[in-house]
Amino acid sequence: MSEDKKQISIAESKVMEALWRAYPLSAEDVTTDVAAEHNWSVGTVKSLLNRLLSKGAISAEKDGRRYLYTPVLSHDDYMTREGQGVLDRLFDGRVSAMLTHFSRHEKLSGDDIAELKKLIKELDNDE
Amino acid sequence: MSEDKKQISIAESKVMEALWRAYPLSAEDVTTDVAAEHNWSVGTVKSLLNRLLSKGAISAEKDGRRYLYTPVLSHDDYMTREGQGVLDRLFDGRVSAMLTHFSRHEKLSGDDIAELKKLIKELDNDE
DNA sequence: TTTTATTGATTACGTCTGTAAACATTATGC
DNA sequence: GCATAATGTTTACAGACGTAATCAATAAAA
Repeated sequence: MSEDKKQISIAESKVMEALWRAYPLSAEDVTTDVAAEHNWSVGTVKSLLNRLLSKGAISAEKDGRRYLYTPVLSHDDYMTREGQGVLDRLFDGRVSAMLTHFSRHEKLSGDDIAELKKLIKELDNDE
Repeated sequence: MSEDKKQISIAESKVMEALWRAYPLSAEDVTTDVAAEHNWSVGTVKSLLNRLLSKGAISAEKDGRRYLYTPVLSHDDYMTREGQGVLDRLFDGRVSAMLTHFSRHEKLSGDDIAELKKLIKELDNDE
């Protein structure tokens, strides 16, 4: 991914997800993969792939007469970027502020809390 | 806010922030408020206000010949919606998954962790 | 009363996005 | 060899978005 870090749109991210699941993939493979959630034509998928290529988020390698596409932007980097984006925008960049917000609005389930406790314990053990 | 819950764009959310800080405000007040971060013309702000009106995110009350604008969409609701949106999209809807991701990528500061511990303790006390 | 300033309403325009068709090229099947 | 299918490339279009100018109406100033 180049330094300019162009934004990936929602539809484009769905194509990225297909590639993150298993790569490299052809345009047809991607179309089939996302069909579970999006009834897109191959034309649509090709458009999205070409936009992602322009943005440097994926690379393409010729395979016979078709291309096989590979993610350049990693799933982890994308999650970090998007997650940090909303934290910066809405929660002073702090995940704890987001957690506080959700806990005050009863958005945390018992499972969530149990997992959080476990995670905090792990973080403690790491120190 | 009506049931359809139209999306608020980034620029529109900046206008919302001005209104959340202190309402009701006129178009000129908003322009002045956001000037710290955005050197927008009054025209731009009016456009954004009218879009927000169309989306039902704000309401307007006549004050002489101008309007004073008031948020309908609350800051808390917006934060919940946006936060949950990215959680749903990227983290299976779980804040703990997001936290796990950030902790694995060394994105949690010592302060973050201390706050999280405090929060978990508070959650424990709530039960 | 006329002119100017203020304010809302409307229009404008380039870029991005979602979706996909149209076109061009090449490989495959008959 | 010709027709068809596969695949890439390009074009298309409506709506959203960022930004702001233009137009219309009204109040205030001269």
